[in-house]
Amino acid sequence: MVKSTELFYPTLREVPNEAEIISHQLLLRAGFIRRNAAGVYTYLNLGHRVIKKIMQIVREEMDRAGGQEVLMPIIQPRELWEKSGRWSVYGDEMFRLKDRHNRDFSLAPTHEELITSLVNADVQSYRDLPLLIYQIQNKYRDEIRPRFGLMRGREFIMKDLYSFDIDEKGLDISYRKMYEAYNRIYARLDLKFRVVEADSGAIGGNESHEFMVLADNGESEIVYCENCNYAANVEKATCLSTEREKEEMLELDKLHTEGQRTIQDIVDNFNIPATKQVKTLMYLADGEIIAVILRGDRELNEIKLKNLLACDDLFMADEATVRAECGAGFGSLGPVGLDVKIYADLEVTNMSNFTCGANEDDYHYTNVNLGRDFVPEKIVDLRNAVAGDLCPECREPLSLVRGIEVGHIFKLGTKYSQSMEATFLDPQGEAKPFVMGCYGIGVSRTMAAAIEQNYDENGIIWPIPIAPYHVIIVPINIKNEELNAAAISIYDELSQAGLEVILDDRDERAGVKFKDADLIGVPIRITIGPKSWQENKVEIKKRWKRQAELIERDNVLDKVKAIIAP
RNA sequence: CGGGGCGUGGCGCAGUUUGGGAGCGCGUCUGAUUUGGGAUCAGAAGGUCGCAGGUUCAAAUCCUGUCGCCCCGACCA
Repeated sequence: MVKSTELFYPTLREVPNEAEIISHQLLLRAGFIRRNAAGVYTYLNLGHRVIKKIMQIVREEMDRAGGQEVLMPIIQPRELWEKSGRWSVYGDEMFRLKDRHNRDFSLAPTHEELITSLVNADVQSYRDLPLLIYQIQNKYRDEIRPRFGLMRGREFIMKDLYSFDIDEKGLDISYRKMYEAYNRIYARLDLKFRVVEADSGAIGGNESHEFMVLADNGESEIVYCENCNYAANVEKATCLSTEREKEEMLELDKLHTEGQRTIQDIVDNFNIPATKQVKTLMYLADGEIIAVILRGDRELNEIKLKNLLACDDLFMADEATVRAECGAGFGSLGPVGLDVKIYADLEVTNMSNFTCGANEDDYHYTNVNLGRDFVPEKIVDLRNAVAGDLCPECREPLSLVRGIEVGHIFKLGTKYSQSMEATFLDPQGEAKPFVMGCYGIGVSRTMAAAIEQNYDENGIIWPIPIAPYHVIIVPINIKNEELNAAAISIYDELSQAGLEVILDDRDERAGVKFKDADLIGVPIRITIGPKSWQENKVEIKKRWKRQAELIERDNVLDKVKAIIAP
């Protein structure tokens, strides 16, 4: 297929200082990508080959699920975005430009607007539905902070499919099709992944799943149940706390706690475990100050809080504001006698005789009890799930893993069709808004995620379905005519059999070739060395194994085929 | 945007505190000897020290401005 001396893949021995995470470092070192600006990259040949393979699998599965591929423009006129109201909503995250007539355009961060107007213009009847339309294309988002190489670029490749149905029932079917197609895609990519329930966030809608490639240094945390199939982003996971027996209520008491500011201080100096304490956080929700209380060792989930309050702005209150409102600083806040709305995490109802701040500097209350000593405005699930929480489906303990979000599917409902007045005529001749879904896959991110999941100290270990090449042939000494001829004959044989092969014909020492082969992560390496060749044997090594094995020259093709397509 | 760090040959860095020779390792080129896990020796090329102003006899080094990059936070494929 290709000879090393003819292939442009500039490998680096050292880690470029721009790269922090593994996938970014290895993509740069192995010569797959080069940076052009923050979050904007060139894919060199090897990188592009991987991208194309991922795209192909995605494309096949989208087609199989009934999707039709199209290609929409990147440059879109302002009017389109005014219609949905997102010209202003999208804010600085949208790249904007003007043409020579001073007309406004955007570089599309997503394509709901365009697809909706397209379908609206040409679909008038329920008879034309459902429709599943997709594209694989660049997206542009002027991220506040692009980072981690391909993980969060400002220009990135995405597959986006949009479904149009006549009603919720139809949407359920389309959604299910995509859900299954996505499962097939990640299975075919040979990546370990998990599907999780997700918060549908700003895009809106009411049901949403994320597809997470599992990786130890992934950005997202996922809780899942070994017993049933429940899995969810910690942001979304419903927390069931272990039931505890209520103790008999003791008399409320005040404790002098000079200089004690944190939960840990109270643990260390008063021997009260964090699980017997309640912490109080003050927030400004659209300007109104509110209090949130949680068990001492828990983390507040701001998304749950924001969803509960249905507010636009939510910030932690600064200490001056808190002091003015409550008469005490951060270290001494508590719900007792507090004159603002209190939102209590569900778990607090399980607690008795706990300790919390007394809203007076240097004092805490002990033996506090909810109901007797204070009454919250609401008691709801507000904290982040943790390992060991009970599964909301089957009540077994949950486990925690990290993952990278590579796919996200949403039920949009009529959010965009209503704002953009996109309708069809139903059988009764009545105009109805399309019921929509949208389904994204980060193609370039998937490439990075595959590396985060599959690498070792020597470099990338590509899963076979997306490896840039299947085999690399390494003749130990290129000046040895016999070895060279053997290498070329194997190279020709494998190439003609349709395998993707690199022949490392560089005049380099064996060590250099091995290092590069490992770095770029080709799944199979065939080494032709002088000793074994005398016995008409070559060495075959799988990238993910330590040991190589010697095989007969004549068995090479069969052996390689067996590994590539078992 | 807030906080932190960094810009010196292709890559990784030292030099900046205390102003005065632009250096080191890797890579690249030439030749020789090597050839199963990033060889050795000899020689060579390559940098207006991010950019612009200023201070000074003299600036990589001090001052001002500006651009770019990376990390932590809000965002998300």
